[in-house]
Amino acid sequence: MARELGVTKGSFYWHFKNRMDLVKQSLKRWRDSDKKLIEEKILNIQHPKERLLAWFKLSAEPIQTHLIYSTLLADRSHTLISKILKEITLERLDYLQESYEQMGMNSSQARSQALLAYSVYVGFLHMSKTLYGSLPDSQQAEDYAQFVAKQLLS
Amino acid sequence: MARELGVTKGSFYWHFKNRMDLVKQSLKRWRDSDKKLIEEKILNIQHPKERLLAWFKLSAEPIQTHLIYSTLLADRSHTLISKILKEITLERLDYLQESYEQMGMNSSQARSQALLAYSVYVGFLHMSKTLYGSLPDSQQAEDYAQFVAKQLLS
DNA sequence: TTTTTACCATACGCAACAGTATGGTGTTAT
DNA sequence: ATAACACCATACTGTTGCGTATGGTAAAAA
Repeated sequence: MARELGVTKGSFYWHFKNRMDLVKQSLKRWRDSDKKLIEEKILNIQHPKERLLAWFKLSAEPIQTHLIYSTLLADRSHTLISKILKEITLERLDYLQESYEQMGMNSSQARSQALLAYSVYVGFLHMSKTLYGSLPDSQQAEDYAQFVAKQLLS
Repeated sequence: MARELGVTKGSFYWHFKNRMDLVKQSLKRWRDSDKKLIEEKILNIQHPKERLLAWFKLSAEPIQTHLIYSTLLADRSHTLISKILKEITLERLDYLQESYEQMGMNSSQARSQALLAYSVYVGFLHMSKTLYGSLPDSQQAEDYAQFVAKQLLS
């Protein structure tokens, strides 16, 4: 790792107790700056609807904190896996889009709708793992699906 | 790895050429069975709206293919990281929920709405990485945010 | 000016791991 | 019966990675 970063081990171990120490410090650094960003840009917006809108916008901005977060979420550094994931994702986006088009949407709107729908899917999968035990169980899953469908099928 | 699986290396290397060979075979196996599932349960539904509804439902079912997929997506096996991710996620769900409540929703509906919104966020981050280059760039990000907002702010 | 401090480089030890070599055992084919 | 085959176990090798020990250099402090 030191080699990859272009430093020597002597230098590295002077600055950090060990590998885990680096991880911890980095995580803390990221958490703090992210928290600050949210507080400044989101939480002090009074009107809730506008606050949510700001949050949506911030979510889509390509800023560092999101990159770090997604790197943490998906640490699949492996070439083969990421290649396959890309294929599959595109494949599925396609048939989702097609479905939306068949419902009467135009091509680009259907694409966005598909992207949204698939994001919900991926995000939900993720949170199922992240929040293991704190999410709706299989009985409530049906309800959640209904809820999502109502939102995304207009 | 062999030790963890309760087999010996001799046995392992008789069945698989090497480590990568196991990965490839496993991925292929999963891909094929997943494709078959989609074809059987989704693609042969004629009415598009019902097809989408079925897809939403399937997405929320706790079946093996989703587990495997999400494991691939997020291979963050590390205890510390997963703990922090859980904290953060719950934290954010809380303030999202609060916002929705302030918009007049009742507690449980606001929770679902927050979950949905956050899923979109997580999913979108993920796909930004997965589909690197094939997603709306920063200029279109604004439009996408608008689109999402329209859907999720009813 | 000597000594302490901050920081970097090299060498070493050790454990884990991917992969190989080789030999064993039980079953099926000839 | 014996030869071939399918399958499993153990021992060994080469490499990589984390961490330590130790010595060096330049600047600041005494």
